[in-house]
Amino acid sequence: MRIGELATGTGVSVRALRYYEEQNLLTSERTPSGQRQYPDSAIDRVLLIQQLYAAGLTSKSIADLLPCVVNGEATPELLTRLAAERDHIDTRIADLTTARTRLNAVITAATTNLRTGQHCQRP
Amino acid sequence: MRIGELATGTGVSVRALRYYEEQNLLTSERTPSGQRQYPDSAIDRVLLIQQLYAAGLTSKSIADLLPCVVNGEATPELLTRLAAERDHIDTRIADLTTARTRLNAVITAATTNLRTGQHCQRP
DNA sequence: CTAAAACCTGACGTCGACGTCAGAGGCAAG
DNA sequence: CTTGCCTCTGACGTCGACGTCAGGTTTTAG
Repeated sequence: MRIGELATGTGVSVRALRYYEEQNLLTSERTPSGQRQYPDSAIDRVLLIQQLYAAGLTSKSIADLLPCVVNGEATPELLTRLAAERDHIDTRIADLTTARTRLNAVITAATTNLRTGQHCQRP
Repeated sequence: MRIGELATGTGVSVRALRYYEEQNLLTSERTPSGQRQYPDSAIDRVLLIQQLYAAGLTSKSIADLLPCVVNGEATPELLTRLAAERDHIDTRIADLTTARTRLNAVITAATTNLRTGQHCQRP
């Protein structure tokens, strides 16, 4: 498939796909005229990349870790990094959960205020 | 307290505190010579701001929502935004959880490979 | 009184993941 | 053949939350 099809198939922009290649996250064959050709598996690959980005990893981290994620290969150092990234994700989840709890408390309180007609609690 | 004390008391840089003021997230009294003066409550305020940043909110969103969070005041529109931010946080948590699960699977698989001495699963 | 430390206001620099524009070539349809 | 869309390679622009530097004032310690 060509780059446009991969883009629409994954919901990722053409620019982003070229950027991924530039960052060594994604490879492509080239037609004699120089156009990129991707196998069907590229779709899953791009979706995986998106997931890792969503997890807060940088391009460099993803580039380092992708061979391991894809092949199951790993050195002890890579395993350490993977575990570190996982722990980082854990702390981010914890932060988000804290913020969510706080926000939700505010929402329920404010909703109650609205319902009872009191827009402010100052006595 | 002065800005340096607030900075060390919250773990936030002086520059960041001035930035918060610029973004209308934080106010300060001024001494006759122009130096900022903060009440003790500013510490909690800054920590709250940090939490909301950690939740992925922008300065503008925080500026809009802080009066509500602090005072319990809210208009229906603000409530809608608050709920939207909360839902956004939920999806981010879900994304992170998915990535974490995936990463963890990779870690356990790779650890097993290391233990059994097989660095690659290709037959 | 003086030197160090803290504070002030601009204003430019940074970093990452792209967006966007320019200019040029490629490809299927009529 | 040409029209119109797709693709290519640079290369500069963006945005947000600050970092950092310059040049000057203020507060504090000795």
